[in-house]
Amino acid sequence: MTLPILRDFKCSHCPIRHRAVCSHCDADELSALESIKSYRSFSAGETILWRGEPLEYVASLVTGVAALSKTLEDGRTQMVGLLLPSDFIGRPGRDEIEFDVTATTDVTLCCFARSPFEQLMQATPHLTQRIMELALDELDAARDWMLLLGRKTAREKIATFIEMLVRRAPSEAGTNTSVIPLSMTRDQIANYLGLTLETVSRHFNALKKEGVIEFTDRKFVAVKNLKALRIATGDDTDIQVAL
Amino acid sequence: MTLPILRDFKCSHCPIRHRAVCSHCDADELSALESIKSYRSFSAGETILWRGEPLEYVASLVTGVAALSKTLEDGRTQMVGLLLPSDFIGRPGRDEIEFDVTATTDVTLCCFARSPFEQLMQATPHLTQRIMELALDELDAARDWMLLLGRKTAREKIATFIEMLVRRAPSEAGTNTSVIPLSMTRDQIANYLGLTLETVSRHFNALKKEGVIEFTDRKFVAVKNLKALRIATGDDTDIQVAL
DNA sequence: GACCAACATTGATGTAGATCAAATTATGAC
DNA sequence: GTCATAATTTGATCTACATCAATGTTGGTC
Repeated sequence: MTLPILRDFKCSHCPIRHRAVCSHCDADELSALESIKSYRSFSAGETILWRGEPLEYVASLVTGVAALSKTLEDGRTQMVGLLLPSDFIGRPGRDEIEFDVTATTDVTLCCFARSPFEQLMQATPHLTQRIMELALDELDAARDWMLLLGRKTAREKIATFIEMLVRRAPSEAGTNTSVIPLSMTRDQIANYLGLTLETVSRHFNALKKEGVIEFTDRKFVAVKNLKALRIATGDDTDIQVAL
Repeated sequence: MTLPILRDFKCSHCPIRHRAVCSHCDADELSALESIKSYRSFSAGETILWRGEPLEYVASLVTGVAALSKTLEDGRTQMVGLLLPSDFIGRPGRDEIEFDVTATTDVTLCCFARSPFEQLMQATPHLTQRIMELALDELDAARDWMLLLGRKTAREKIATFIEMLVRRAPSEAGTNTSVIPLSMTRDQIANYLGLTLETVSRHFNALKKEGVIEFTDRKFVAVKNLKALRIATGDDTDIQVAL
């Protein structure tokens, strides 16, 4: 009954395995996807989708980083999601989305036209189930972030952010020290964490002074002490292990 | 392709229509649900599900209010969801959940044993699609709440909370003034909004002084000026109308 | 209706992080 | 390389909300 979390559809030309696709689907079903796909590129800063805009595609992020964000009347904004390679964009069955999607770095998408994709979903229930699983994953992530936004201190937010990058970044297992691209400005990080860019800068440097992290460039963090970083997140240790 | 948001499965004995159920399913499929259901009751304050506990049921909330919440190592907690009648509890395809579910008031659940429910999902793709839609709805709600937690002032949080109650409470349409049960203590509201109970109390009374709301009892709000309340939420007016 | 235990209000004070304001350091175009 | 612009750091100050501390209210029980 329980589908494992799979990343095992490797379509031709894409260097990633699309998370949306179900391993239970047979070859014919998967090749149906090949025939409806196309690629689109966006450069850093470009808006991929505006809130309320009609959705013509669902897509998989192939390279780069993109952000989902929401804005208040007076311009305050909050990032509500971060898309890394293999993440799925789009809402089958919805005509529009409730947030903006922006390219944080240069981005390539592998797009599937919505209506054939939805027809394929009708025909292959496993695919629908897979998308449901992805939505539930995202929901769990969103709820973790609600805890962060509502209750964590600035220091805990920063530590959690870096710990998340370590966890999600494609990296060689076993290494205690990892160098990770931030791919975001201090301002964008602040938007993600519900802080200001000054506070982000101050706490980055505090963690650096303590020897927990190090900056090679301003764009890359090296985690020197993963255990200290995890303690600084404020999360239950059990969760840390589980993740 | 797009299924409308439906609330139209009325199973016998339940005074609500279960949101999980799809209107495209035929009578046989729906009666299969009848045969696997059972009822469970919880009194206010009881924990319905602990984080990490194995999930034996999926359920629909029939009466009362329940809360989803997450806790940090040192005890700080954040509510990450509020369940009102007709809301769905459970994660088909998951063995456990990442948060606690607690009865805020006395609660009745209509439970469906997980494994037959999941078998039914396999057999009736529409049901899977419906659950996916619910997950996407919850995801949208979670993201709205992320904006609230990350960027709104205490006043805006309180106004948004009351506005949400107005929107979600079953009420006669057209009335400009509505009396709504809070069903939560100041402390629980504070947990939902990422505030302290004192701040909740102060801003409730500020809005009261301004004539925007009124308290009959401490447990019921009457909205006297819905327009002023909506302005106080800080949201884009477009969204307000759309909701 | 008197008592008790939750719950809520109100006030005084403290503080984390926002805001304002330079100074410093990258980055990229020519 | 040099300049211009954007991003970042650092410092000084301010403020919304938290925290601490009473006091007041409500509702249930006997």
